[in-house]
Amino acid sequence: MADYNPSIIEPKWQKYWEENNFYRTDEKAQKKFYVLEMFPYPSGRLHMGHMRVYSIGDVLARFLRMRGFSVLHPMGWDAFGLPAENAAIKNKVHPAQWTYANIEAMKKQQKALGISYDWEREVTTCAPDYYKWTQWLFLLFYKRGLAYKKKAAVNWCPSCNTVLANEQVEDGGCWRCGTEVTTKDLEQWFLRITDYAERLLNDLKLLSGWPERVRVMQENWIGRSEGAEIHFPVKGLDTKITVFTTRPDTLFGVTYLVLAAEHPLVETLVAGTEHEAEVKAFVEKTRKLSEIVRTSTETEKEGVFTGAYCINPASGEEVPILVGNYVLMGYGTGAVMGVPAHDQRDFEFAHKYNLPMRVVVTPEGKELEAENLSEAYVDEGILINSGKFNGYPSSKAQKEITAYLQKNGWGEPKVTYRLRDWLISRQRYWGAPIPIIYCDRCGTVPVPEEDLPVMLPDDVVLKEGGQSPLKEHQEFYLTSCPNCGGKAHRETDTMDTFFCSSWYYFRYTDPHNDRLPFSKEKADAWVPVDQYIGGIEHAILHLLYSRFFTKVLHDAGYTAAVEPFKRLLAQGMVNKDGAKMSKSKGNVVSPDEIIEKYGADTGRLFILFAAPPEKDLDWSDRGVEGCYRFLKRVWRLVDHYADELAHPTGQAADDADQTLRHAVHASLKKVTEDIEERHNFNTAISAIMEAVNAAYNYTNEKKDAINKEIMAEALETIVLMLAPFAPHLAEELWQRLGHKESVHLQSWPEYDPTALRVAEVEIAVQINGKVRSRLTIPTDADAKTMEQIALADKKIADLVADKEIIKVIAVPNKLINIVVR
RNA sequence: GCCGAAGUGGCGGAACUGGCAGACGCACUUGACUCAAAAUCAAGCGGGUUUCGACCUGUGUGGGUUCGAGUCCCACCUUCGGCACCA
Repeated sequence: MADYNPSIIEPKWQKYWEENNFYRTDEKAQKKFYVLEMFPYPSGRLHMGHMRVYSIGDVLARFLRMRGFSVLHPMGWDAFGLPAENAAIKNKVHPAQWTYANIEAMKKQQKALGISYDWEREVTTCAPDYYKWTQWLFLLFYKRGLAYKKKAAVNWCPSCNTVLANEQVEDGGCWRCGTEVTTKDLEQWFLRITDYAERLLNDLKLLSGWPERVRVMQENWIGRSEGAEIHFPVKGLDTKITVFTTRPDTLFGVTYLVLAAEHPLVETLVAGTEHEAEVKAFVEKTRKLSEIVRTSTETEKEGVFTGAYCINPASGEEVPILVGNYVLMGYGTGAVMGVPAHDQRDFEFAHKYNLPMRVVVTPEGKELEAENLSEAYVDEGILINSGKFNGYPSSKAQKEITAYLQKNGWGEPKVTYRLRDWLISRQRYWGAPIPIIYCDRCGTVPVPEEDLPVMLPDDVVLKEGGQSPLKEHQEFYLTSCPNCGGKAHRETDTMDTFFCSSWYYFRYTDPHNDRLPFSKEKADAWVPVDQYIGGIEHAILHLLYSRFFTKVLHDAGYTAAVEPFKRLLAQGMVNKDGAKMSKSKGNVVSPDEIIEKYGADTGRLFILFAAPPEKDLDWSDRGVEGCYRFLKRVWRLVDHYADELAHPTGQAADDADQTLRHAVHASLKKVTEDIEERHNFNTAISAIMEAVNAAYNYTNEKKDAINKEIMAEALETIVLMLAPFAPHLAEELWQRLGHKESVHLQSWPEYDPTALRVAEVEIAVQINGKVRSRLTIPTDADAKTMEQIALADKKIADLVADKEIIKVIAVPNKLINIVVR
């Protein structure tokens, strides 16, 4: 046969698999497994990160099929989004055209990689038959009171010309373009994800198949705090200020209150007073600060007195009310109680403005003087100066004070979250239109289900700067009210693309359903996804949103699942020369050039061999060469012996034969476990390499006198083990070994435990924990025997001759340690 | 500051439950084949000492537990990631 030439065999088998519908999902099977890689944004070309995630998913999918599972392994496109719109403006093509051309190009690349997708289930989020259901889901949220419109200070990216959700702001910049985010007051659509905060937090416990770091990140993001809300009546006004605190035990130490600049009461408090001008100026100044400056610990705490006082409900004391730049309207109640002795921020603030300080918690057995404190005492302790609560430890005081407040109507226990509601409106064109109509008479009216989809009009002119053309598209904008038939107009904002991608894994289970987004029966057969694979950058964003969607769909009775992804593999990045691949650094390697030069099988093998999947991987051209060499080595071996093996002779196995069988079955055991249990593909591949090395050693030893049965078994096992990793090469070699049926329709081989049994093992002999000798002894020798053999060894005998043996530890088949004095 | 992960040869990485550190691959060195090179095959390859039999040393640092520690415990250093004026 000819030399290994991937450019011929790879397209050949890809065509064969496609024509014979190899990877169509079998819905009737009993054993089901859903393998899913995060679907890509159709940016134009695949990069190495894509190649990595698809390679991981494909190994699992192919392996599990061989293990007898019916595997759902679909692919689709996260196809709405800003880059299409920007590219369209730049190149004067329609976003749809740009997007669909990219999808075609990337699909071609995925096929060239030999990934085993069921293409009949492909979904594209920008297609009307998909976004119809995205809109339907919005209406479901709306009906359940989970979608609402409100005016709020929101994150605005001046470069993308649109608002962003909190999750989409990284280090004060836009997650997409990095531009510094500013604040705008806008009326926007939100999803009430905060209603699900507690469940999103608690159910992380169910996700034992997720990496801990992702769970911890979500936990931090949700940011649960337990404490109390306390109401402070305002002196001279019939109103009160509510604060949130996690330390109700420090209530008697409150010497002032601080309001956020945006707090609705600020204006009322200062109206018509001598403080009005100063406070208003301060509020103006504070609101102008960017979010980054405002929330930075570096920014100096500033405040201004409002002239108003309120009453500490516990002590009856009057305390001044200030406005401060470090209090955030978006967290808690937008007002905090100032306890300078026990909170570091309050401590600094009180020092700056000469506010009084009172110690109310002391460390056990110690006294604290307010005047002598160099920093706040923030730990828990024993209460003093706290009326009837004196002598209580903090934890007890927290409960008792809260109960006391509650009894008197002055406060109540409260749990607060850092998580904010999800802002889903986007002021751009290339997204799913929000299915809402505004009627002059009826107000906000949801589009009736039968009118879906609200089609995104094609005939638009996109403008430089990115303002949405929908407002000016009369045919789209002007409509009639579904209620009263009167004059009305459509919502012109589109949905955050994360909305579209929060439910796509359900659609794959029933992609052509035209009555519902998916049927419960089909979804329940597959969801939760058994193995989800994707980048860590979605640790919060996509993964949190999808969890939220699944819970809402569950509550509405559309799915039995409470969590969307049972197991999650967060794959590492692909770097080169220690840095992220980027055009500016000139260190980009594309999947195309690898396929062209070495073939897809080599590329897949390298990317799985170079590092465990969850770790970052450094691309190495030399390493790729090594994998290519290995595949050629396998090719030559099979090619050389294939014909000969056709006529077995039935000869008895000798020692060398046994050694080869042992190596092959040991390899098979390890490969099976590494793929199945640990997802350590790098060590699985190294185990296959060991089997190949053993086969070469065998042929060197036996020359032409090989045992044909043993060799045939070895080569077939090697080819079967390679099938998930290098599917084209394995297919070709499988045929070469005389098989008619595809290697990908074979069962995964079972290792033979008897082949792993050997008569003798080498053990280490230690004296006081140091290896002094290695001995070959019968397998499974008991401790007594091991000791006898070890002591009979001349070297060991000499070393222990004049010593006293205190103890002997024998680990069967491993080592023996003789402790001497 | 808080939370989390990780530090092993020249490099990527193995060592799964405490049991022979460095599997497998890359790079390098040597030998075979060749007129020669490449390819291929074979062998060597942590550091140090060596009378060539072996000995000492070694998994970020310092302690500890244990017959035995890369693995467990304590303290620290470094790197990376997340959160951070969140009351």
